[in-house]
Formats: sequence, structure tokens, C-alpha cells
Amino acid sequence: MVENSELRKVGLKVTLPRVKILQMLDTTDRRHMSAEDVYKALMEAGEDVGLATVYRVLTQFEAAGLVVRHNFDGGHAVFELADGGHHDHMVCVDSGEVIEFFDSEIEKLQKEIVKRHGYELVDHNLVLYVRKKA
Amino acid sequence: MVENSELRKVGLKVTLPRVKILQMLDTTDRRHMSAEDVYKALMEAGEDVGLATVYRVLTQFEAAGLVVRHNFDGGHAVFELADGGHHDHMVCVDSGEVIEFFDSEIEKLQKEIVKRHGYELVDHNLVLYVRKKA
DNA sequence: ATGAATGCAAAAACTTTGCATGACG
DNA sequence: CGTCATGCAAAGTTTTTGCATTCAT
Repeated sequence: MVENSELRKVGLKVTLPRVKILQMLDTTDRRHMSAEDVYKALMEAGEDVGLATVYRVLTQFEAAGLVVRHNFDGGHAVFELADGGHHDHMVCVDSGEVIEFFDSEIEKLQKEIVKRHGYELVDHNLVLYVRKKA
Repeated sequence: MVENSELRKVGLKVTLPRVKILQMLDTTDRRHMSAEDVYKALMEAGEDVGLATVYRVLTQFEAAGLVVRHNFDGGHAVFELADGGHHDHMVCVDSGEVIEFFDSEIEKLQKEIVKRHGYELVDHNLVLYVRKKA
């Protein structure tokens, strides 16, 4: 199993809940799931994992760099597998659909702005709220 | 009083709590306050306003465009007076300091990216997490 | 006067934590 | 086997809501 080595690689003991949660994030058709989403999906799949464990494991995964946590608009956080490289998000205000994008020009400008202010960029969060053109 | 006409202008009845909260946001030295911050500041100023009212009023102010709500990193939301034009934020991960900035190039690029995907930009949220250069 | 706004307390939504039990290496 | 992870339930945070009372127009 590929996932198990992923877990060991980041220094996490390979336990059933951790494997199941990682698989769920990997195999779901939704890119972004809340802790509750993961929990419900596992329950429906007949996997018996506690919600508290889901929260704990997702937090560990985030610390390990396996997943990325997003706080799109308050309320609940969503998590996505840290598959490829970095990207930002567009959220459709009508459908809730999430589109990922990456723009190197914007990335570059961010670094420049920060440097101009005497800082260095640690991380950033860019969400574009959009609507389908009429 | 300037604030009272502000309230009437947006269709909100001029009540003591609303005036006090608006004044607090206007006169504080902090640009960004949470609902709790506003509540505590009012209490210390001897103003007797309920926390629930602070939440309700801030939400109304946001809907009216008088304030802008930010969800910097989960946890609690912060509000700032919608004084001038739009701007984005840098948050220092060490000190918590918030710096405002505006970059027309980034703004332009956002619109272009969205258009390229067949959408129109409704709003956006950009926060740069930074650290003072060593 | 009358409808909206407030305050309080209770509830809701999301997340974290304490502790006894169970599982991994 | 020892230690770390889990599950449950309880507690913590932040925000919202129901309802009786008060206030603005």
C-alpha cells in the first residue's frame, strides 16, 4: 500500500484510522472535505472512526504536510490532499464549486510586495469569489 | 454627529448600541477588532451593550457595507471600518501585526484569471503571512 | 402606538481535551 | 510489552437564536 509508506515517511505510526482517512482523501471525488465530511463518509463506508480522531488525524496530517487546511469563509475548515504543488482557489458564490488555479505572476508580485515592506513571505491565502458570466 | 447620518444612509435605525459600536470602530487605534474586542472595549468604556448585540450589529454593518469582515486564520473573525477603498492584508506570523496594502497589478491579474475561466470576479480575499526579515 | 432592536440566557456549530481502553512496533 | 493512538463524552470557542422587554420614530 502506497499510503502506509507515506505515513511512515512523515513519522506517523500506521494505524487503521490514519490509513482510512488518508485513503478517503485520496479516493474521494471531492477535492475539499471538512472533518465532518470525512467522518460521515467513513461512517457511510462502514468504517468506525470517531470524529475526534478525524480532527486529530487531519491536524497531524497538516503538520506533516500531507494535507492543506483552508478556511474559505469562516464556519468550518476544509482539507485537501497536498498532491502536487501550490495553487490558489476560486469559489463560485452560486454553486459552491471550487476551481484551483496557479498564476506565477501573482506569486511573484506577492514576494515583491512583501520584500518591499521588509518582510519575507511565509505563506499566503488567496481566494477569488466568482460567478459564472451571465 | 457624522455617524448617525451614516446609519440612516444605509437604512439602519439610529440606536445607542449601533452608534456606540460605530464610534468604537472609528476611534480605536486598532484597525481590526473581533466582536469580543469591541464588546470588551465597550464594557471598559462603561457602555452596557450585550455581546449578542455586538455580533448582530457587526453583521448588519457588514451587510450595509460599513465594515468589512475578515477571517484571517480561522478562530474568530475581525472587522474593520470600510473607510477608504479596497486593500489586502499582510499578517506577521510572529507579532500578529496587520499591514494593509494594495497592488493594482495583482488586482488586474485576478480579474484576468477569472475571465479566462469564464467567470466574473465578485470578491476576493488575499492574506500574506509574513515574517520580519532576519 | 407599533414595529424594530436589545439583553439575557440557552442553543448551535465547530473543534479540542481528559481519560480509560485498545492497538502498533 | 511499553507506548502511543483511539473512542467516548465532556468542555471550550465562537457565533446565533428565542423571547420578553425596551426603545426609536
